[in-house]
Amino acid sequence: MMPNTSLKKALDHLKSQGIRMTPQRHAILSYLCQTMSHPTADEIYKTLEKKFPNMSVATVYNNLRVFKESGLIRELPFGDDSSRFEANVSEHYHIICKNCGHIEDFTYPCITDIEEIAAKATGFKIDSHCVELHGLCVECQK
Amino acid sequence: MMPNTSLKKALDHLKSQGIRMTPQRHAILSYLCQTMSHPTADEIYKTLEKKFPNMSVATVYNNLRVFKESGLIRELPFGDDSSRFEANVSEHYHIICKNCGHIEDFTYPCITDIEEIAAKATGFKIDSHCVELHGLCVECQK
DNA sequence: GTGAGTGCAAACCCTTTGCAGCGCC
DNA sequence: GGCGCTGCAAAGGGTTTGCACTCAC
Repeated sequence: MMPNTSLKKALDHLKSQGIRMTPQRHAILSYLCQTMSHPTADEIYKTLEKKFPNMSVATVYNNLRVFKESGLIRELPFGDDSSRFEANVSEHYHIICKNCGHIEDFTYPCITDIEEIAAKATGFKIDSHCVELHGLCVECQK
Repeated sequence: MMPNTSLKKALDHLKSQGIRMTPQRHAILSYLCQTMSHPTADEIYKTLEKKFPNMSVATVYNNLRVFKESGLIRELPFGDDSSRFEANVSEHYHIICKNCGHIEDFTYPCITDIEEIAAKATGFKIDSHCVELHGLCVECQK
């Protein structure tokens, strides 16, 4: 979830990069900024279809790529069948329910030291890391 | 990479579960146990095609699923186009080169406390976690 | 002998691409 | 008005499935 100011910031960011604003683009970005979930491209498409009956999936995919390349959104690297996206690009981790697929954000004191240690051990030049936790969500434990 | 004893152990494990051993199955498992890489299903298929000219990709996929359900191998959850597999099921993390895709294993003092903290924060019942580091491998830094 | 495993091909799903027409700047 | 974006449909790549035949037990 992001405050509404984030949408404005995102719009300005795109404008400054010379990327045109279209109704579809605005809708996708707006949806991503206000949702707490981590939708797939298809979920975004199905949600916005009501407002834009003629919108195509290709448009959703194209714009998700544009936003990702602009650094406005992040593609989640889970081994799911389809990719998921989120507008929250701040440092945080994810917990995934292995039963229902529900994903929650989770902040944790950043373990940046793992990057340094890994860099020394392997010679890699590391620029990011991510942590994924798997288990059962509250609902699915019942 | 796993010692050859692991292959024997894996074979015994399958036998004890009543899973039949076939030449194809043996080849796939053997290949996964001795390789240090993290091959995709297609890479396994292409490698074994020489020995089994009639083998089908479906057989590779079917058996990877069988092995995975038996807990003998692990499917890597990277956001790649295609899944990768490894026979090393012991606790370890992965470093991925964002340029060439090269993957290396990396052991780190287990951060199990993250599981406890996350469990408390979210109510999830957590049973595993994984860490992924992204950067440039030694070769690609040149 | 029997049922699990194989091979083949078709089907499926997700994602990308080519292209003509539309519309944002 | 120009060029970037859209929508449509077709293509592409990875993975799964249905089915008849084979072979491990």
